Amino acid sequence: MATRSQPRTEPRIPLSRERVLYAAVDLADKGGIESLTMRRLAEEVGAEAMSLYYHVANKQEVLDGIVDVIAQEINDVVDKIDAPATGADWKMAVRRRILAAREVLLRHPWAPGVLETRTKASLAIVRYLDGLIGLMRSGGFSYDVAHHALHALGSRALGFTQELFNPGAGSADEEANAMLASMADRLPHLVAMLSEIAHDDPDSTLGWCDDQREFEFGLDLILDGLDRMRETA
Amino acid sequence: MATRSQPRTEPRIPLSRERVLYAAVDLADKGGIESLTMRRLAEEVGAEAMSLYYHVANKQEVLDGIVDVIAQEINDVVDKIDAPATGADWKMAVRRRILAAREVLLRHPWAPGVLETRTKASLAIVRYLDGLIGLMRSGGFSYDVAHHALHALGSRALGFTQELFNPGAGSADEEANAMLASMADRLPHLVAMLSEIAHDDPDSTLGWCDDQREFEFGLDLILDGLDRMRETA
DNA sequence: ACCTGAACACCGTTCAAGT
DNA sequence: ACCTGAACACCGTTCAAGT
Repeated sequence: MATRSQPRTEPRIPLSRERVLYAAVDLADKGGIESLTMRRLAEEVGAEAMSLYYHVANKQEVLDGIVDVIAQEINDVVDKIDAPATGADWKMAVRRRILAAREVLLRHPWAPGVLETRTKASLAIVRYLDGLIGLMRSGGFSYDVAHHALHALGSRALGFTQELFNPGAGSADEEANAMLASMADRLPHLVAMLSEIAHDDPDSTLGWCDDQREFEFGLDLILDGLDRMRETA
Repeated sequence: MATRSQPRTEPRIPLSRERVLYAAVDLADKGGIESLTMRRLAEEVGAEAMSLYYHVANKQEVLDGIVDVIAQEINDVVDKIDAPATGADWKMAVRRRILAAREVLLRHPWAPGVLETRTKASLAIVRYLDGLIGLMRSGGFSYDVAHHALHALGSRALGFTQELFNPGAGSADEEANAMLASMADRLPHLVAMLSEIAHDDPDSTLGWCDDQREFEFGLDLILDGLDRMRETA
C-alpha cells in the first residue's frame, strides 16, 4: 500500500548491535528464551539471519549481550537507591538493592537461566557486585569476609534462587501432586510437610518455589548470619 | 575380520532404557553435556538414532533420566550414612549428607546445569529431600520451618551453588583479569578485594568459585542460622 | 517386539557475492 | 560499509517399512 516512490516496505533504521540486542530481549520476554533463534531474531528486526553476523559475532555474543542489557537495567534501578546513612545500616542497604534486582528479574524470567550459562562475566553485573562489596566494606567487613559473603549469597545476590525443579503451568503440577499422593509411604516427611503448607502467592514468583516470602526468608537468614559475624569480629 | 558364520559386527546386548541412560551419563561425563545428542548417543550404544525412540519418548526424557541416575547415585551414598544418635545432631547429619551429595556431583559436573532445566521432579531427588526433612523433623523443627529451611538451602541442599559466571579453563581467566585490572577505577572494591584474596584449590571445584571451602562457609552460615532458630523456638 | 532408512523442519554459521 | 542467497553440517523427530 506504499506509493511507488517508496519502493519496498521502507528501508527502516539501520541495524546495529544495540538494536539487535534489544530485539533479542523483547523476543525472550515475549516467547521465552527458546524462541530466541538467530533466524527469528533477524525476522523481528526486519533483516535476513546472516545480516546479524555483521553486528554480533555469533549467538553466544547475543546471549552475553542480553544478560548485559538486563544487568544494566538492574544497575539503573539500584543506582537510584540512596547510600546508607551509617555503616551499620549495611544490611538494609544490601537487602534493598537485592530486592530491587529481583524486581527486574521478575520482569525477565528467562534471565536467571541464561545468566547461569554465561562463561564471561557481564561488565554490568560486575559493577553491581562491586557496589555490594562497597556497602559491606563501609559496614565494617574485611575484604575477606565480604568475599565469603558474596559466595554465601550466591545467585541470591542478584535476586534469584535456584530451583531444583520447576513445574510449569497447571497440568504438571496436578500430575506431581498425584504422584506424591500415590507414594506417601515412601516419602512420608515430604507428603506430611506439603499437606501442612501451601504454595500460594502465584505472583511474585520466579519459578515454582521461588516466591517472594521464601526468597526473603533465605536472604534474611544469610544477612543476619553475616551481621552476627560482623559484630563478633 | 569376523568369520562368515558371524555376519556383522556382533549383534550385542539388546537396547534398553537403562542401557541408553547409562550410555548418556557416560557421554556427558566424557564430553560434556553439549556432546550428548541423540545421534551420538545412538552411535555410543551401537544403534541408529531412531532406535532410541523405541526406549525413550524423546530427548527431554533422556535428560530427565540421567538426572535420575545421578540422584540415585547420591541416594546410594547417602543411605550408607548412619542416622544421628540424638535429634540435636540434626545439623551434622544434614551437613554430612549434603557434602556427600556434593562429592557425587563433583564426578558429574554437568549434572547441576541439567538439573536446573528439568521441569519434572526426579523421584530420586524427592526421596533425598524427604530424608533431609526427616532429619530436621527429628531435630525438632516443625514442618513449616523445615520447609523454609529447604528453600533457604536451595540448590545447596543437593551440594552445589549457582555461579554468576563461570570462566572455563585458562585463557578466559587471564582475559577477565586483564579486563578487571584495566578498570580498577570503575570497580574499586572488587579489584581491591580480588587482590587480597586468591582462588586456589583448583580441585574440589564445581565451577569457578564453587570450591569446597566457600561451599562449606555458605552451608554452615545457613545451618547455623537454622539451628539458632531451633533453639529459640 | 524391536530396529531402521529416508525424509522433514529447523538450527547456527561460512563464504562468496551483491549494493 | 553494510547486507544477502545459497549452501553446509548438524540437530530432534516422524513415519512407513523392514525383520
